[in-house]
Amino acid sequence: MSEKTGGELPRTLEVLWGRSERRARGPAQALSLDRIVTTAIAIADTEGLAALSMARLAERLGCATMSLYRHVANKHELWTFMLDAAPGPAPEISPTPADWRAELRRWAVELTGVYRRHPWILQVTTAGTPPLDPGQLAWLDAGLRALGGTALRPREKMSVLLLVLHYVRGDTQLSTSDPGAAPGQDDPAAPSYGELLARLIDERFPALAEALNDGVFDEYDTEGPVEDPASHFGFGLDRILDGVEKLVRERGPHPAAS
Amino acid sequence: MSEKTGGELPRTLEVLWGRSERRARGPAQALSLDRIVTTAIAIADTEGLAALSMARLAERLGCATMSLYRHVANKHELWTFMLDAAPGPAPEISPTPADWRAELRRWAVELTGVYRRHPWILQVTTAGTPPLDPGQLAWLDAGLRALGGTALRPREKMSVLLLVLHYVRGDTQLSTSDPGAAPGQDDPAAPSYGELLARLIDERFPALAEALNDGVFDEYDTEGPVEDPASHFGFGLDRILDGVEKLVRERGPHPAAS
DNA sequence: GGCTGGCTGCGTATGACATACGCTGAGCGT
DNA sequence: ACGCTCAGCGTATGTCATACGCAGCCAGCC
Repeated sequence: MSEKTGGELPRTLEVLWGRSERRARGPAQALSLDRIVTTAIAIADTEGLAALSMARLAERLGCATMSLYRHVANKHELWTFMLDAAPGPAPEISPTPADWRAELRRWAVELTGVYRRHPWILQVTTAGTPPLDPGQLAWLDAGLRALGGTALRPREKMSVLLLVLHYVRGDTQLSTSDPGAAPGQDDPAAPSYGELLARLIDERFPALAEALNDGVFDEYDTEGPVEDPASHFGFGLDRILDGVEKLVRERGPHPAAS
Repeated sequence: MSEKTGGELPRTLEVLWGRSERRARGPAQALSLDRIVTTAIAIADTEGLAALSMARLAERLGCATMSLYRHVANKHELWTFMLDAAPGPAPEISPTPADWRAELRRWAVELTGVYRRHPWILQVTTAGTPPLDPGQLAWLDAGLRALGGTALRPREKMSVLLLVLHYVRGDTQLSTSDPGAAPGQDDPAAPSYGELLARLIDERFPALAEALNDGVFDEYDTEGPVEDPASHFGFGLDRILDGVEKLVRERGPHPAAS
């Protein structure tokens, strides 16, 4: 055994964690994994995940389609590399912050920014697996550190963090989805989601009608700032943090006593 | 104008809301939309969404591929119909329940069942739009009704409901994803997610390591009952409900005074 | 009772896509 | 100078959604 590896580690993970050594035998490579992944992310960001085909990517890179497969085993692996690179560096959070609530909130808001910049992450992750790459794990670790000053059990911290994560993902997914694309039309004069809903709801759905009259979906047309606590996103996040705060208070004040 | 329709309603919605009249001119149809959608759901349930191709669906139905397109405009529309039919009837919730917390919890648990029975819903919805079909809207309405006895504003009720919805979706997605599929191998002896993570995490991610040692991911191997409040799912759900309860209490006791 | 027109089912064709396979030539180590 | 290894790539294959147009059926009407 070489290091701490007990069994055979998949090649994808070897590359992700920087344990792949460069073979110095063949010709210098005109293509690099970095360039491929960066360009793929750029395409997905600007034109959507559906526009990211291997042929399209190769065209952008000025190489032949099959050249990509020297650096990437298949499209799924390309997605894995993209998921590792796209989030960028995780926010810096001290191991035991004084105000866990403010830190966790900041983490959530910054993560929202990641998902807004790269909406395709939500599509790719859905079909996939829990993260095993350093890029995403760094974000998880940062989020856990926000709760470092509390007396929660580690597994409870993780549950709380996943709760926040799911909320951020769900809300971003809803607010970045295209409400008018349902029938498949790209008509700019297409009726908004709220208008369509208002026309369809009848007496069968009284609670929905009430919510609609209160202007629930008006906000999604105007793109308000996420940090605003009065916004839809901020409202839900504060409910979560309230619930967590109750538990943290119950668990006792000082974890530093351990 | 015929009814309450102000503009042109997309054909998909006309069909979904039962406003399409049967043209009685041609031959009797051997295929029906119901049969198509039901079979499509069955394939997606048992073999995954990726296995659901138009050709595969037609084969199951004993018809030619192109025959499907007489009943469904395209695959996206088929997905829309599937999303409408799959959830089934929403739980019955009285308009002003005495115990909103119990009702909302029940709603969440039953919705979890829907997603566990039809995991493909999470993949289909990701790429799509907010729901406009009666099937999904009935569930939303039922969830809103659970909060009918509180003094929250309608838009606040919706925010709370979406918060619960996002949590249910996120948690189900994580627990139904295949942890070992990351490298692309179907090896039954593949290391579990926790094992892989333990081998990869080094001193860079101390908080994650701590959580791992607390056995965070052990539960995902054993498929525990969802209703258990001690489970990961129940824990997060109770945090949410705690936070909502705080707000409900602040808002005053009696909404019936209005 | 025969006609007609719209509608259902379907055969064929097209173009996008991921990717297996094998060739070519470059450069490093010997 | 030689050979091994590896990067780039041309071609081929199989899958997929779906456009297009034909053929038969059947309700309504003359």
